[in-house]
Order: sequence, then structure tokens, then C-alpha cells
Amino acid sequence: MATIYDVARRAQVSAATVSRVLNGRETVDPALAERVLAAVGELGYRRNAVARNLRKQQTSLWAVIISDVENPFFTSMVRGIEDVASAAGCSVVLCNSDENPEKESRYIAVALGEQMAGVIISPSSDRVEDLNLLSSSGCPVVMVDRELKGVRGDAVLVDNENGAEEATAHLVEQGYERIACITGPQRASTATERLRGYRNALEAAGRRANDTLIRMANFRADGGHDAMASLLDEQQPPDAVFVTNNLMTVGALECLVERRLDIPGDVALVGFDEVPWADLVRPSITTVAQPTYEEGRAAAELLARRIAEPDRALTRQILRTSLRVRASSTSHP
Amino acid sequence: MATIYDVARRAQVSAATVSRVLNGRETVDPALAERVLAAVGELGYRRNAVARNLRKQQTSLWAVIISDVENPFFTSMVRGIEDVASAAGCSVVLCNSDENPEKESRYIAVALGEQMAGVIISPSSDRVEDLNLLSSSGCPVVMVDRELKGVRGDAVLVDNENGAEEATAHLVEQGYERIACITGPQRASTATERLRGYRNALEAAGRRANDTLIRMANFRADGGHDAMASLLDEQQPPDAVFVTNNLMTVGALECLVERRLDIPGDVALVGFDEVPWADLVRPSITTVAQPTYEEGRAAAELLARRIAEPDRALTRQILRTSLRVRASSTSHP
DNA sequence: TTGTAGGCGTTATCAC
DNA sequence: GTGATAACGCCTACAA
Repeated sequence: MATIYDVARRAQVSAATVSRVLNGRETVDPALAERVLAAVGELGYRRNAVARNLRKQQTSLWAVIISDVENPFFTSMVRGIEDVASAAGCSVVLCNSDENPEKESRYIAVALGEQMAGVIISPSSDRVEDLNLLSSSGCPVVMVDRELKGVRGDAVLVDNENGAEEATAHLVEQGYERIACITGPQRASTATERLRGYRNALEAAGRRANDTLIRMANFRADGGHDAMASLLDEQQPPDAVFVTNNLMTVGALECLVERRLDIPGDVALVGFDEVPWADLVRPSITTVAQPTYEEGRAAAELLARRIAEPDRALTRQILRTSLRVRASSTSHP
Repeated sequence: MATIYDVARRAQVSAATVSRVLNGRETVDPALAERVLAAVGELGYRRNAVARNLRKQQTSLWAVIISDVENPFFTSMVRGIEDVASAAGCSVVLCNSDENPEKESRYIAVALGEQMAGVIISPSSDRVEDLNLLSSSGCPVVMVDRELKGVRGDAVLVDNENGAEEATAHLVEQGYERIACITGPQRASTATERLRGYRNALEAAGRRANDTLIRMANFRADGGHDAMASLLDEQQPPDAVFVTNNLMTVGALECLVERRLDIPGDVALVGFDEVPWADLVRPSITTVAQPTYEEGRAAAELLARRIAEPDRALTRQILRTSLRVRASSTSHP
């Protein structure tokens, strides 16, 4: 592999000049520049990013640590991030923490060790120190989707409480009596906020949340399935369910289909997060949609901005959700 | 940020000893080792991966360059890769080429510049040189899902031709007369192989493929939608469609639903690639399923093996698909 | 077993 | 504007 010294020799200039030509910041005699470029072409020279990173103490790589690559919610967000990153001349690498705090720690260590320019993360663990280690090492952190209190980093979130409240209120309005909630692990801020919104809506309707109708699952399809099954096995099963994420909604739906229950006749269903196939499923599923692409963009813009101005005040941006009413929660007898 | 020299000073040893303790290959006096470890803890030392990479001319990072993060096909494959990688002490970073040859080139350049230990890719372009540049620079390449002839790299594929043939034969058996095919861009080996399987099945049934019933789309939902619409607008529309990937199947399905056509009464549907919601959609969708997790594992194992033995003969592994018959292609009048 | 020293390929700081 | 030179932090012959 050719180095700048090889190029320098061939172009009859110094390595410093080659570097200057390649980086284009400083002015170089056009004649020399041309010779350098020619030599680069002839030798097929490509800059060694690792050496450059070592010298500059920084990469042009952004790490996006997401809790589940299988979740369409995140994959759409990633597009938003990439669009901003590439405009900023940076590349994005995705890391899949799989809702697993150990894996997450590993990837944080990778981002740190590889001196990535920044990290966008939807935290799977509640280990604040890991993330603060990043930011105190000069690698800015932007949280997206989920917030971890005490982390020095910007955040882009949606109004989970409000979205959940709207969803639940909608079920109340439709006349459902025993509205259950399947939510996620307590350490995820989204899970608790959405549960709170659910409770709020019931209280606003003069009811009380009933603990036998609440389940904490794992934000995955199997968790949603099992939670649904457990709810149906209650003495007094629910006539409606609010599920706080998309994969669990799929699981819950599978469970209902298996048991040949009619939706929304026997049990109504509202999910959080849009799914690409919401309109294809019969009945179509009512969801609380998030502007996922926008969340990605916003997070990426915050990151770009913080890289440019490390000392800005921390920002916390809240986007709005929107209720998409479909067949799974309407036309109740 | 502390360096090994800081640790060395604190532990009263040389930097070389620190390095040895940290890497654990060579033997070090236990007393010294303990002092080193203590110093590491006290200083919160973390090894600078960039410096290490520069010195060793290698990372412990694998790049997985996939053509579409939104496709559940790939996300499941990624799990398979990660499981093998972490067993090999490596970390996986995902790069999304978005079926865009430019983006793909960029990520290949990143992998090269960052001296990644290896690349697993499902090629979106047909630019053989890019990939051969990688492998000739000592960064092994494993192709997965799609093969590019002329690339020096291992490959893990499925028997696309056979899978497509089975799917089409199934439609023939069910009595469909005008079987259409929506396939992907010509540069993708999967698209052409699956089209060939479709043709084979028709010929085996004593029929001829009819070009007015064949569409080349972009492997994305919108492409499937538009291709379906265009097929339905034919003078003699099809009574069955074989769609060669999952996202296009979704698009085609949306189109059929929009036009209020009955599936499989008016038009039967078989898709390639499993989708997580295949059983939830009404009617459920017949698919040609691939062992995606296994493909990921196999690719990762090939990569690990090639990193260990760079001079092994190239391997080409073909896995089998399986037809999952569901409602969208059965009970024809 | 341990330490010394050189170098991985770049970029930034100097003189010129 | 250009060139020499010293880091960046680590690993690994080689010497002791």
C-alpha cells in the first residue's frame, strides 16, 4: 500500500505538500498540486484513515447504537441520520445492542477506542457512567428515542406520555371497559412514560388503572405474545389492549389470531410505533405513529452541531406523535 | 486520556510490560502484572484502538455492508453474523448502502481506510474492482445473498433458481393460467436467478414465459407497487404473481388491496423471502423462505476462517430455500 | 522475564 | 508556499 512518502517521491515534493494537497485547506502551488494528484492516481494511493485518526485524535465516523436492528422503527430513523451525516462528510456505522446491556457496553467501548466523532444511541441499559465516559472523553453523545437521566448529552424524544394518553383515551371513547396495557422494561424511559400516559387517560375518564391488566414485557414480539396470553388467561380478560411498541404489538396480534379472537369485536388493539404493514394486516392496526425519519435527522443535526460547538448548552428536543386510527380499535358493538 | 506510559509510570514498569499484560500473550511476572492492572484501574486507562490498529495494521472490526437496513431479511442475517463475530472477539459495524452504488463505494472506502479486519457484503453494484481492491489490500471479502462474478471472495448464497422454480411450479399446480413475475434490478444476481427459476417452471409445464407478464423493479416496496399496477393495467392481466423479494411483495399486496381485488380469487401471490408478518396479513402470504440467520452465521464463519487462513481456496456455499404455502396462493376456484 | 527503541502513516509546527 | 521534523499511542524485535 502506497504512503504519502511514495507519492511525495514520485511527485518530487515533500510529504507535507502531499498532505496539504490532499486536505485542500492550505494553498499549494497549482503545478505541484497537479503533480501530486497525478502521482496519487498512478500509485493508486489511498489515505490511511487509521494513521490520520491517530494524528488528529478523531474519526469522521459516527456510531449509531440501536437497541434492535430488527425493529423497523430504528431502520427508518437510520436513514434520517445517514442523510445528515453524509452532508457533513461523515460516515455512519450501526451497532446493534440487541437490548443487551453487555453488548451495548461493548459497542460504547468500541466507539471510544476507535475515537469515533460522535455517538447516537437509544440506550438499552441504565448505566449512565458508560455514556458519560464517552462524553467526557470528547465523544459527544446524543440520545434518541430513550432518555437516560444524568447523561451529559443532547436528546431527541417524542412525547410518549401524551401519545399513550391519546391512544388510551381513544379506546375509552370507543366504549371499551377493560383496557389493558402491555409495556416494556422499566429501565426504558419510553416504557414508563407510555405506561404513565395510559394511567393518565384512565384517570381522566374517572377510572383507575387495574394492575391485573398491566404487563411489563421485553419490547420484542415474543414478549408481546406471552403478555397477551397471560392477559387473556385472567379471570376477567381485557376487551382492549394498548401495546407500547411495534414488535410487541405483532406478538400480541399473533396471540389473538392463534386464539381465533375477533379484533376488535372480542379484543381491540392499539399499538405504539408505526409498522410498515399496519395497513396490510386484517384488521388494519391503529397505531401511535412517531416521525422516525425526523427523529433521526434531528438527532444527527444535534450531533453535527455539538461536534462543531462542543460547549453549547445541552438540548432536549421533543417531537409529537400522531394517532392513526384504523380498524383494530373501531366499530365496537 | 491516559496512555500506557502513564500506566507504566504508576506501576513502576516499562510501557512494554504494560502492553504485554494487556495483551496477555507473553508471560509476565504476576507481581508486576498485578501492579499494572491496579494502575490501569486507578487511572481508568483504556487502550487507544486507533494507535493499536495503526501499529498492527488491522482492526478487530468487521464491516457488514447491506443493501437495505429496512429489509427484515438482512436484519435477521445480522444477528447470525454478530453471534459468530463476538465469539471471535470481533465487533460488527453495519453499513447501509441503500441499493446505491455510490454509497456502497463510500463504505467500501471506509472499510479499507479504517483497515477493517474483513467485510461481509451483499453487493448493490456490479463494480468488481471496488471489492477486489479490498481483498487485494488484505481485507477479506465475503459475499452474502448476492454474488458478483470475478470478485476474489467467499460467498454464501441460496439456491435462488430452485426456490423460484418451486414457487412458480406451485402456482402452476394450483391451476393459475397467467402467472406474472416481478423481479429486481438486473445487476443483482438474485433477481436474474429467480427470474430464471420462474421461466424454468413455466417451461417445465409446457408453457412459455410471456414478456408482457414480467417486470423489473427496484427491490423496494414502491417498485413492487408500481410493477403490480402496471401488470393489472395490461389488456390481459395476470391471475397470479410471483414477486422475487419481500419488500416488493408488500408493495404488490398494497396495490392489490387498493384495487379491492380478492387474493387469491382475483390474483394469487407468492413472495420470495419470509416476512415477519406473513402470518398476520389476511390472507396470509405464501413465501419462499431463506435461512437468513444461518446465512449470516455461515458468512461470518467463512470470514473468520479466511482471516485465520488467508490462502485457503475460495468457498461458495449454497443453502436451500423452503416454500411456505399459505393462503395467498391456494383454494383457487 | 523485562526494558529499550524504532516505526506504523499522518498531520501540525516550525523554520526557511 | 514549501520542506524537515516531531508527535499521535501502541506493539514488537532485539538486547540485556
